Amino acid sequence: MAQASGDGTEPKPSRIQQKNRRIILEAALDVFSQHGYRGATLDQIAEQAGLSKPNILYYFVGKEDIHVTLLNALMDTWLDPLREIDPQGDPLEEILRYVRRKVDMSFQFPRESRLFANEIIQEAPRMGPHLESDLKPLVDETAALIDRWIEEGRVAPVDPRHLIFSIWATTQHYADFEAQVAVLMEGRDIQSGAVTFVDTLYRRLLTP
Amino acid sequence: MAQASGDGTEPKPSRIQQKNRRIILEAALDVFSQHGYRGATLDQIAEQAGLSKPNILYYFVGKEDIHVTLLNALMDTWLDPLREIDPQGDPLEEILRYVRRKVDMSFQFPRESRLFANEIIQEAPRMGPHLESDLKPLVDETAALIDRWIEEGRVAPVDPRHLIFSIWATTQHYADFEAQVAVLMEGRDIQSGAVTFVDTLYRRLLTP
DNA sequence: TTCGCTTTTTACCAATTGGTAAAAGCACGA
DNA sequence: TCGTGCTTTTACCAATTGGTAAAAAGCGAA
Repeated sequence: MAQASGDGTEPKPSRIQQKNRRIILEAALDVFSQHGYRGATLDQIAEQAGLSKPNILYYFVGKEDIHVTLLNALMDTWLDPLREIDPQGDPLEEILRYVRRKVDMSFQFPRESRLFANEIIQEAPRMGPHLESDLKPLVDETAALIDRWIEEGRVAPVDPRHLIFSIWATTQHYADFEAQVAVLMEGRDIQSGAVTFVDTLYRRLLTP
Repeated sequence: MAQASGDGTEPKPSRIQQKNRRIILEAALDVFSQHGYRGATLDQIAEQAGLSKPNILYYFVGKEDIHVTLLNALMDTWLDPLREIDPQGDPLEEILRYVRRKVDMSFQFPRESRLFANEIIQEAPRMGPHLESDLKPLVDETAALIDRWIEEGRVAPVDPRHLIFSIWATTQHYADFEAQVAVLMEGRDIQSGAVTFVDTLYRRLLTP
């Protein structure tokens, strides 16, 4: 691996390093999202990446390192839509825009959704700190904003935290439970129906 | 194991067999629901059950046998609330009662919910047939019923299948993502808020 | 008490798993 | 061209995994 510099600054990774780390993370996302942490093996990741197992351990310290790297990198992307709710905007439009972005992400990044789902179902052993430090403040803030909107009579009264849970649940369901949804929707166009449905759902819930 | 009788009828299992199979399934539910199929080990199940590993394999053919037995036994329980929707009843009340039962089940049987969630996230490799043969007909039937109610103007128009998905998603979220919900709701009473929220959600959505 | 069956334990295996040591290959500036 | 450091491969491990064989221990009816 690139030589340690001893002063805390990582030396710029070479082009090969950048490329191979990307390839490995991409393969690992496939495997972890499908089997969960314990169900995934380095051999599977190696095969998916087209590299040898020791070669993978040349770029990452170990299995856990790969998983944590993925989780960290995805956390931000995953929370971005929540950050972009504009306190100055029209409440109903802002929330519906958030819902819309979340449902779009479910169809565009199902593996990422499943990676988180696997981790959280299994009690989030490698993500607990993240939830506390990144997610919780953001949710608290958003809940407070929604409460203000409710007080101002611009949104129908609901518990804002349960509202957020339900938005996550309904939208990510299409990614996490895709196998089930596919069976039950055989043939039908899933995505456009989903977009329409969640829009209706939250419009009717929140219109004052 | 109990002797084979050769005529297809299983000889009545002894009291010890009944008890130990129950103990093993209970332990396996704990372990499988927390780690998923591949992440669970027979050693963990054995320890949780307070039996030796070979002893467990005396009662079940193998790891997969335990898992399948659990899945089969739970499928019915899980689908019961859907079966109990009364086509003769008041549409809104029937659906809200279903929602209520589902959210109650999430808090009462979180392990069962997670067992299914794990299985389906991982592409339902051991449950595909069940989805087709048990779940799909039931969902088709219920969707048709809701469509009739909509045509009669007794329920506001929505896609019935997406409605069902959203009910599953919002209610099971409290079991499957408990680790996350707990962090974000620290201190607050989760269950009563959840019951109130989902009732409001579907009442506003479906009131004509 | 003894016999015959059920149940449990002990002692193993072969395959898989995450991980390592060290040699070999490679690229590229001096 | 040669050396030096980055990258990859080969050849291994020790631990864990699902599973088995067979002996030992229980136990209930005669």
